[in-house]
Amino acid sequence: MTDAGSAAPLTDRETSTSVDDKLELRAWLRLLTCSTMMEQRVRAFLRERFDITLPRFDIIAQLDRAPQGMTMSELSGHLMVSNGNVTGLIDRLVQEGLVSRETDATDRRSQRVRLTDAGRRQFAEMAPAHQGLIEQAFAGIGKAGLRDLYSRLGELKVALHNGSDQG
Amino acid sequence: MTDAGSAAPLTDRETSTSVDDKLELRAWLRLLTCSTMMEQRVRAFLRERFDITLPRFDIIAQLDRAPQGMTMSELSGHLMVSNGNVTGLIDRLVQEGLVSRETDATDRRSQRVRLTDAGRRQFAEMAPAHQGLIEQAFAGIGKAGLRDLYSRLGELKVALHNGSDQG
DNA sequence: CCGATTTGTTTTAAACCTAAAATAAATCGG
DNA sequence: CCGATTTATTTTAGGTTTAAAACAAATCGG
Repeated sequence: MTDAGSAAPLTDRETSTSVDDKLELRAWLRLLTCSTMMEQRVRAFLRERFDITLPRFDIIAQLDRAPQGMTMSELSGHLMVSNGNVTGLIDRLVQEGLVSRETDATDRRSQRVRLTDAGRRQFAEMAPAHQGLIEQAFAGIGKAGLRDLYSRLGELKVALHNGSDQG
Repeated sequence: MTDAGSAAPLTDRETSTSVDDKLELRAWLRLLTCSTMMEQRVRAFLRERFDITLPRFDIIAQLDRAPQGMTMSELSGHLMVSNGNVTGLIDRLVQEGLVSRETDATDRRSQRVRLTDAGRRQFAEMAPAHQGLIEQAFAGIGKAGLRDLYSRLGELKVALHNGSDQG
């Protein structure tokens, strides 16, 4: 992989937009740039420090919040990925002994999935480091800016939910 | 794939955070949720209307802005994906006749890649529809909110660039 | 000029991801 | 009860993506 590091390359999708592009398009590309940059940071961090992939971490983080376990559909809904994707990820996590999987007693179509003790220990170790990384990443914008960004994103999220039936 | 549609499920990563989570973490998950929702919308739109994948569209959109062509590294830098990834995508686009590829005359390591006439026509057809989709998606937040979001994301982007050498 | 390093790209292996089809269990309407 | 539909998940096929290794051309320092 090429460096893309330290010296602030500033060569991203948004940078190659022109002033006559609509603000909506520029905002979307900027959002995508921020999201991608963050994701790459988190991904690299988890690989280097804990030798784990981001999708696996995401599953574990979700399960840690649900001691009673979650179904496959709940997981794919929360993570917003396809159900087939979750099947494969859980397969691997079960193999690694971090997750357990049992058929629901009352509905034999459902799988109830939860963290094993090893999985819970693993998350307990990673969570503070992960949280620290996120805090550090956002440290550059002030507290007020962060609060404002958070609330603007909240509005966008609502807008996206409302307009999902192609307004 | 399960529906996840119309009735605003509101089951995403951020929704399962608790109030005692740091604001930075909640902001990041909210950002990720918005980005993922947008991405899924664009992806579905491009597939249904033009039978093309999002990564292919991204490459074409970049190349359309560079009539003189781009190198593989420039492409991977702008799209923020690995260089190996671009190799595979360009392979397919060349096969489909949308992109041409020639070795740079002065530096035989470099590939200069550009849209064919067919590729340019294809983009001309897709671009307005794509732009319309984005505008529609952001229609829910007002003009002022959009401007504010745009500028906050700008601050975040700068912060992420500055802090990339793990501040 | 020539070895060492850097730069641009491709290859490889493994994982991830989606959309669509298939499977299987539960529910619903007579 | 039984066929039709819905719901939960897995399977399949194809594409995307990464990180690391390999390769090849260009540049750099004597």
